[in-house]
Amino acid sequence: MELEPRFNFKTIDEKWGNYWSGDGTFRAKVNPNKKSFTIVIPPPNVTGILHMGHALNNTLQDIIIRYKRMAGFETLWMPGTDHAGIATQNVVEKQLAKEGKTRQEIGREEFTKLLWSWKDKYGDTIIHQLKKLGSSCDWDRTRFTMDDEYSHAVKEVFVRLYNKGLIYRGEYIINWCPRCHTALSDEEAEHQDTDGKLYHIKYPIKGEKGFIIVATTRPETMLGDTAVAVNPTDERYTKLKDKTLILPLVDREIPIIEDDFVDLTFGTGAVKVTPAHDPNDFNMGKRHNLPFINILHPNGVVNRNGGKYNNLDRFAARKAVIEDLEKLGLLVKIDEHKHAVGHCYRCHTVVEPYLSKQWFVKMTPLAKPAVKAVEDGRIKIYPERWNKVYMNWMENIRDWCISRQIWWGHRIPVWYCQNCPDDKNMIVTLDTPKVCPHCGSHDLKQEEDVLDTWFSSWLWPFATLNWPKDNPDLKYFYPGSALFTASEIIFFWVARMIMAGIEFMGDIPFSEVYIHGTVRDSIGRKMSKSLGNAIDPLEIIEEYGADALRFSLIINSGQDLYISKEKFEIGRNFANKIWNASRLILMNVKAVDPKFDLQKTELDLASKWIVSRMYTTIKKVGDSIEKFRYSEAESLINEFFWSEFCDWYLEIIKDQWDNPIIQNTAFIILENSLKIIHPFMPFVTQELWANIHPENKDLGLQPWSSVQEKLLNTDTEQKMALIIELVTAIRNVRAQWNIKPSEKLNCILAADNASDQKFLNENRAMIERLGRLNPITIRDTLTAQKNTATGVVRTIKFALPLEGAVDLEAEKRKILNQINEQTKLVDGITKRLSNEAFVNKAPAEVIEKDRERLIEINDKINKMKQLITDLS
RNA sequence: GGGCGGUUAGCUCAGUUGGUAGAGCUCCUGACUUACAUUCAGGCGGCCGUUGGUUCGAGCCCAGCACCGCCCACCA
Repeated sequence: MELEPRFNFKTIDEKWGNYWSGDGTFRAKVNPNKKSFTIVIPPPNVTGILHMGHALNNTLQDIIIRYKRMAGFETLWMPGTDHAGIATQNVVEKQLAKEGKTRQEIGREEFTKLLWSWKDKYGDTIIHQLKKLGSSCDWDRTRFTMDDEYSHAVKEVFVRLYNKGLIYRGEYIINWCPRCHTALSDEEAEHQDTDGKLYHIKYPIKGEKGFIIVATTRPETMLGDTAVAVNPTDERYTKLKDKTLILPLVDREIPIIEDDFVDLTFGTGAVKVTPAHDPNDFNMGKRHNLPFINILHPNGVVNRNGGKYNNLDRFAARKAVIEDLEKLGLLVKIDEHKHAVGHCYRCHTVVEPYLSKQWFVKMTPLAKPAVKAVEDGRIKIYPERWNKVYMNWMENIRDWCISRQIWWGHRIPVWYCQNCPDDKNMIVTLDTPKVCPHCGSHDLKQEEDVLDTWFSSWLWPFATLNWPKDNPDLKYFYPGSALFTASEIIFFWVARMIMAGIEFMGDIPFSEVYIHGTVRDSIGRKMSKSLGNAIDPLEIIEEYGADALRFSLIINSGQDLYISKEKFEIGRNFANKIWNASRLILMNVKAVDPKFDLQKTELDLASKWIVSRMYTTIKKVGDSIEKFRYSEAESLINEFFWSEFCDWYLEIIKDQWDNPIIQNTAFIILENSLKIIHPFMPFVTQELWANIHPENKDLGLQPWSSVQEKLLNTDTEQKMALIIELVTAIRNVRAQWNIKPSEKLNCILAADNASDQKFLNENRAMIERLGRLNPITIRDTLTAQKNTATGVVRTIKFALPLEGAVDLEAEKRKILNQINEQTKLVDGITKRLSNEAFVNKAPAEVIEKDRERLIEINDKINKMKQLITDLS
């Protein structure tokens, strides 16, 4: 079939994208004859739209899954999406707001219906986009974290943990998002350093003229103060110990308490205590039996407890409080103060430490075995430095707040009997109970809260395989092999999956974790919609092709990636190169001999060389992929295919296409190249493969090339390197002398020994072709001739007749420069060799190498000096 | 306040047991050599952040410092 002169990625991306997503090529089946290799996709949010981070993450997974599939594993790449509670609810709420409605107005049931219909309509968007990338998932298995089976697993886990005493409910200070109206876990509150203010406020002493000055960053919380704390050792306050203070603005009498927590050196050493709005104050409140006064509505507006500030938003209240204090002369000063402020990870609103009744998971018992799994190497994290991050978090783990006051998510499987007393009314069960087991009442009410989305995500590696049902898939594909994710997700997801896997499956969920970099723009900023610096991967696929997107992302994926549009040209160009090299070969290979065997055929130097290079590359690429060194793998492929195969080998054989050995060799190199490139650039390679092998067209199901050790040949590689060096030197001279490619030059090559002469003779055709030379003359010495320039390449000398237009002076200057440089090298080596310490202590082979080099360079210098004489 | 990572060519980065500093892009020169101008050939360009130490020898190992960037942390 005739190929177009350019790789037309548009039609080909579409053709194979459809093929792969439609026919189940990558269906994973239990196969006792094969080892399994499983990756679970980090499920993107149903609200998600493919961004560069996804593109990178999924390309990395696809490369290894395709590689392993070809390497003979039964591979499962489990796809799916995450219901993303808060994020999705926010999206649908916004939509509702456009119609002027709120979710409260339409009610929970209606709103949930709306959420589902939204999910049904848009939830597949990102799945389609992942297919465009070429992701070879088992699409038939696509899961959603709110599928019935999955929900069952979530409930099962909740009940099990509850029965084990690892889930409890209680009133604590949690991170509250006043915009999303829900509790957040500690991980979901993102702390950002903020330039804030530190307000110093006078609290008058009851019945006296004196006062205590407290410092705070959130003055509005004083409305809920129930004490002022000082350190017991603080002499400044000893005599005030038993006094009472009058809380300004509220006129509440509050005690002065003593607590070790207070830092004498910070502020004034006196701390206002707001037990309902600060975690530390909460603890102090517990210790000292203080009242807990909640001053905020869930939406961050001051409630009735705030007296005259009732109905003011928290920030408006702050302003008002400060103004009023100022009027009263109670505001001492305002200092600039940098501190970390928590923000909601979904809507970036400043979170409020808020006292409320929530559900928690006790984490320490779960963390212990998870720490051990990494400690003893059952789970390896790449790059290794993330180990510490993981360990540090695990060892300081805090209980996990899992309840959310939203409607989109797994409803907590807890019912409250309306007849039983509050401390005995709880029913925790998988199935909706009809009657209260304690009193028989039918008046039961389900817990309103839903679970944190991550409380379902942490089950992903086994819940997607229909756990808790015992089934062959679960047995065969669990535990998984590798996990790919970004560093932000280590705590949210990776660590928790490890804990859940060990707890519920009794085994780690995966043995290798690869943490990849963040995609940034060309000046290092994170790509984000709000900054407007995001590059849309779909746009890149349109403009450069999916293969280009994948290739360019990976080649830059050593650490964080700095991406600009131009970078995708590299990938596009490489895809086009593959296309055209194939085109050349397919045009010239008339007959492929199925019995042709490289091992049994006598090959010319160049062919032996390229075959050896190919197997070396195959070996190295495999090693690199196994070690997650993807960009290295791509560089190896690029070097081999483009530089060695296209630029050298295909040029060398250009006039030998009528030789069947050459045809077959080139064809084999092409086939193997397509195979090793395929995991990286599946589309172009698949299309070409289907051209070559229409009867067996699925390249992704072909076996990975096996390395034929016998065909690895260092001697050949060295010899060819010599030819390359010689030809490069000749080209160099040509370029300097400004000789047109069409013009053939005469060339005299001199070698002072028989074996080198033989070597040159055997390969003269290649040298002549590559150097664009007339038939070369081979002599045993190079006689100095007028009008003859000589250069030196190792032991082989070459000479070219000068043409009239050559700038002799410039040529001489250049050679003199070279002599200069080489002389410096010689000086360096000579100095080292005359250093007694070096000669005595350095290994013999290092010294020997130096000596050889010295001779070699001196030889070169002499030849160049001769050349100067010749040029004169 | 702790921890981690980075600092190598103008830019982005390799440099895997310490033993001649590499690649891609950019730039310059030349070429439409019938697979590819999304190409080919050639070239310019580095006291490897800084100071000290270990060593015959340091981009690589050790210590300090300086910037840059992340992450974690309940000093109001």
